[in-house]
Amino acid sequence: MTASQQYEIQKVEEKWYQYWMEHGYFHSEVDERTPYTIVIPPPNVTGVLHMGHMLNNTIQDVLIRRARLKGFNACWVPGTDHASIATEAKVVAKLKAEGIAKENLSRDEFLGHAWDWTHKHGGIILEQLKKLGASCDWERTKFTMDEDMSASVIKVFVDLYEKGLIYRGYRMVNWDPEAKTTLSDEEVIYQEKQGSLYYLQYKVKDSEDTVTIATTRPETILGDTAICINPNDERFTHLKGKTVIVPLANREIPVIEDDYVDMEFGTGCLKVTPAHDENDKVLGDKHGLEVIDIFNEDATLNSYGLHYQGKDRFEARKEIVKELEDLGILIKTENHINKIGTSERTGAVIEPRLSDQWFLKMKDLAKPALDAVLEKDVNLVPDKFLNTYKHWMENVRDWNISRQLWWGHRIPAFFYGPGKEDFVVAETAELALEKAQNKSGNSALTPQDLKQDNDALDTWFSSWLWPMSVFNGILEPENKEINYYYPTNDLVTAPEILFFWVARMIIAGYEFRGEKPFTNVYLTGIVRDKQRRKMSKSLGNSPDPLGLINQYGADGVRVGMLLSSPAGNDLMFDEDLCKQGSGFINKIWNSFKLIKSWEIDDSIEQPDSSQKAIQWFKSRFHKTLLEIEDHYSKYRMSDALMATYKLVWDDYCSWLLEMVKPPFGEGIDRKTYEEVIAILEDNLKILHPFVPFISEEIWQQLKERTPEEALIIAKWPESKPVNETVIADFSFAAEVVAGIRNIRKSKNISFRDTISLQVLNTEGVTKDFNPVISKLGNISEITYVEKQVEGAFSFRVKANEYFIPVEGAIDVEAERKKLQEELEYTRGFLKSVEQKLSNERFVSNAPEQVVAVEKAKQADAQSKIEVLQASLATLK
RNA sequence: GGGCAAUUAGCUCAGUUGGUUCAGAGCACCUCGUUUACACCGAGGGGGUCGGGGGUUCGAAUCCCUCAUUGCCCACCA
Repeated sequence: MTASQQYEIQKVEEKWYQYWMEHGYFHSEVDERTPYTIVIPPPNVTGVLHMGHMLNNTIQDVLIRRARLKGFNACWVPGTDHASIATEAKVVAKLKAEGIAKENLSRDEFLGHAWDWTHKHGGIILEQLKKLGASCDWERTKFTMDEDMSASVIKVFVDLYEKGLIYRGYRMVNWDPEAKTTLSDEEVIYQEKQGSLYYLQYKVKDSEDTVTIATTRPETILGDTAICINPNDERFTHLKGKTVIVPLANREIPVIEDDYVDMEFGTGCLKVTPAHDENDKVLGDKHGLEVIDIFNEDATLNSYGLHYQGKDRFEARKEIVKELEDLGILIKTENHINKIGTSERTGAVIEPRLSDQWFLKMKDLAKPALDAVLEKDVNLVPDKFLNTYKHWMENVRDWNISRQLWWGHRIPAFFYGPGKEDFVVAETAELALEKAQNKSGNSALTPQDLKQDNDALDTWFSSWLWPMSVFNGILEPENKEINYYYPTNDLVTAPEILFFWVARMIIAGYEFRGEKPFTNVYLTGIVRDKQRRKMSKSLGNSPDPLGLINQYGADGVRVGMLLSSPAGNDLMFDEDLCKQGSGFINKIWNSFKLIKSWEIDDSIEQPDSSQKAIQWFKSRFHKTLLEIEDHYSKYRMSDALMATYKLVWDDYCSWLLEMVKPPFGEGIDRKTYEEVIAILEDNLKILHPFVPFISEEIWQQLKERTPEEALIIAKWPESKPVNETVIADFSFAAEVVAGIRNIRKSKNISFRDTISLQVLNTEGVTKDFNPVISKLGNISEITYVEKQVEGAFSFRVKANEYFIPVEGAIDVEAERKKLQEELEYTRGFLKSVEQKLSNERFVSNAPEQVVAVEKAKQADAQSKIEVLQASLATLK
C-alpha cells in the first residue's frame, strides 16, 4: 500500500478509461432494473469538440454516472449527425480546392466524395469525448445516415405523406443566386446596410391622378401586380377600386385594400410584388393576385425585364432608376437603412424566390407537443423557456423539409410525368413503380420512366426521430429495446435548438409512439469568454478543449466547466476555473496521501477527539448528502458540485482530518483509521460523477477490488438520519477554536506553545467537544471558572466567556477598548431587537416562532452585556 | 416594433411561500504562517445603503408601480 507521490493525470485517466471500457461498464442491455436513458445531441459527424460540447457532455456524464451509482440501468446513446448543409459545404469547398466543381459531378460521384470525407473525418469528435471521460455506450453508436436510420426517415416521410401532412408547395424560399440553391433561414445572415428609399409615381388609369409609392427595390416594379392601400386611410379613398399603370411595363394593375399597410411608412401606399417579397406573396395569395417572376436563377432579369433582360439585378436597378428619373417618375430619393439577408456561404444577397418545395403541416402535430410541456409531462429546465416555447408552438408555421442538396436523405418522391402532380411517394423504387402505374393508369411505365426527386431532406427531419430511431423504434415499434428505454429520461442541449430540434422531437414522439421522447430537458447556457463574447473560431477566443484536458486533466476541466454553469445561464468560461478544478484534484490527492502515510498501531485506543470528530462528520455528510440530492433533483449541477467541494475541502480535509490526525511520530488507532477509510469511500462515491478518474484511482488504491467492486458501479450512499445537535455542538466548538486562533494570532502566540483555557460557563454548553478544542487549539487543559479571570486574554462565543491566561502583563487599555467596542455593538443590537419587541403590531402579527426567536436574541444579548460589563470591571 | 428575462461584494452567482444569524457562496483581494498531505497550502480579515425612485406591510433583496441599463427570442415592415 504505497501511494505514488505524484498524481500522474494522463496515465491515470487513460488507465481507468480503458479499464471501464474493457469491463463493459458503459454498456447497457435490457434487464429487470429500471432504465435511465440519455440520447446524446448528435454532433456533426465531421465536427471537432468545442467548449459547448464540453459543457453539454460533462453534464450528461455526471447525470449518467450518478444514475449508474444509484442502481439504474444507465444507458447513454452516442452518435453523430450527417449535418447535410455543413458537411456538403465542406465537401464542395474541398473539391473546389482540388479544381473539381460540384456541377461537373453526378450525384453518385459527389456522394462518393462525401462518404470518403465522412469516413476520413467522421467520429473524431467521439474519440475526443472519450478523453473527457464520457461513459457512453459505444456499442450503440449511431449515425443519422446508417442504413436503418435512413430507412426510418423514409418510412416516416411516406407515412406523413399518406396521412396528408406532407405536401408540395410553391413557396417563397431564401434563394442564393450564386450557389443556385435555397438556404434555410438559419443560413441567412442579416446585415444592416445603407440603402435608398425611392418614391415612384404611378398613373391612375382614365384619370389625371397619380399615386406615389415608396420602394427600396425599384427594379421589381416590373413584377408589380397591385398597389395596396390601407382601407382606413382617408387620403386614398379616391383610389378605391381604381386601376393604375406600372411605369416602363405599362401594365394595368388593380388597387387593393389591406390593413397590413402601415399608413405611417413612406407614402402609406405600397406596391405589391408577390414573386419577390414574402409579405407581398401573402398579400397576393389573399387577394388572388398574379405572380410575375422577373428573375432568372442567377438573379439576372428575364423576359419580364424588357430591355434590361439579361442584366444583373443591381446593375438593372441603377439603370432603371436613371430611366425613371429621366421620365420624371422618380419623385425623390431618401436615405434608408434596411437589413439585407446575405448567404452565410457565398455572401450573395438573398433573393426571396418562389419555388416548389416540400412542406410538413405542423399545426395539428404541434398540439400534443404543446400540451405535454404545458402540463409538465415534459419539463423544461429552467422553465423560463416555457413562454417562448408556447409562443412558438402556437404560431408554428409549416416546415419546409426539402433542401437543394445531395448529402442527406433523398426525398422518396418519384416523378413519372411532366405534370406537377405526376409523382408518387414510396419507400422503394419498386413500390413507386407500382403506385405510378396505378396512379397514371399506364401499366407500361418502366423503372426508367421514374425520376426520383433530386432534393434531400432537412437534417432535422432525421434528428427529430433520434430518441426513437437509435432504438430502432420506427421500423420495429414493438421491439423490446424501444419499449424498455423509451421514453428516455433527460435531454441535455442548448436553448438555441429548442425549436429546431427539441420541440420537433416531442412532436415526433407523440405522433409516432404516442409518447414523449424524454421527461426533462436541461437547457445549458452558451459558453462565452470573460468579456461575454460568444466563443467562435473567427474570434479565436475559444480554447482548445483537448489542450485544456492535457493541461488540467479531464477531472479538472469537468470541475471547471461545472463550477459556474447554472442551467440556462450563459457560462463565462475562464481558464482559471480549470485551474481551480485541478487544484481540487490536487487537494483530494494530497488528503489521500496523508491517510496513506498513517500506520495502524493496535496498542492505541481511540482518542475521544477522534470519536467525536467522526460522529460529527457522519452527520455533516448526511446533511450535505440531502442538500446534494436536492440540487440534483433541480438540475442545479453547480450547486451540487459546490456542496460536494465544500464537504470534501472544508469539512473533510480542514476539519475531520486535522482532528483525527495522529501526533507526529505516532501511529493511529485501528478504529479511527477504519472509520476514516469508510468515510473516504463514501466521499469518493459522491465525487465520482464529477471527477470519475481520480475517484476511481483512489478507490482502487485503497484496497484490492474485483471488477465487480469498481467505483463506477458502486452503490451510492444511503441517506441516514442527521443528528442536528452534534452539528450545532461542533459548530460552537469550531467558533471557540477560531477564537483561540484569533488570540494566538493577534498576541503572537505560536501554535507550538501549549496554552490553557478557562471557561466562564454562563450557559449550559456541552463539554463533549472539549477534546476537539484541546487538540485543534493545542490546549493543555480546559477548566471552568466562576468569575472573570484577571490578567488573561478573553473572547466570547455567544454568552460564554473564554480566558487564556498569559505570563507577563497584558495590555489593559487594549483589552478595555476591545471590550468596549463589543459592548457598544451588543447594546445597539439589543436596542434594535427591543424596538421590534416593543412594537405591539409586530408581537401580535408575526408568527409565534419569529417572536420567540427575537426574544431569544434579546436574552442572549442581555447576558452577553452582563458578561462584558463584568469583564470590564475586572480590568480596573 | 412585439415578447421574455435580468440588475445583490472587484468577478461569477445563491437567496425557495416577505420574518431564525444587523445580506450568503466560490474566486479574487489584504494580513500572518516553511506546525510532520497539500504554498494548487493553512489560519485570519476587509468588502454590498441588494440598479434609481415611489408604494403596500409591524416587517421588503423578496410583493406592486415607475424609470434606467443590459441580455435573449420573435418579426423584421415596402
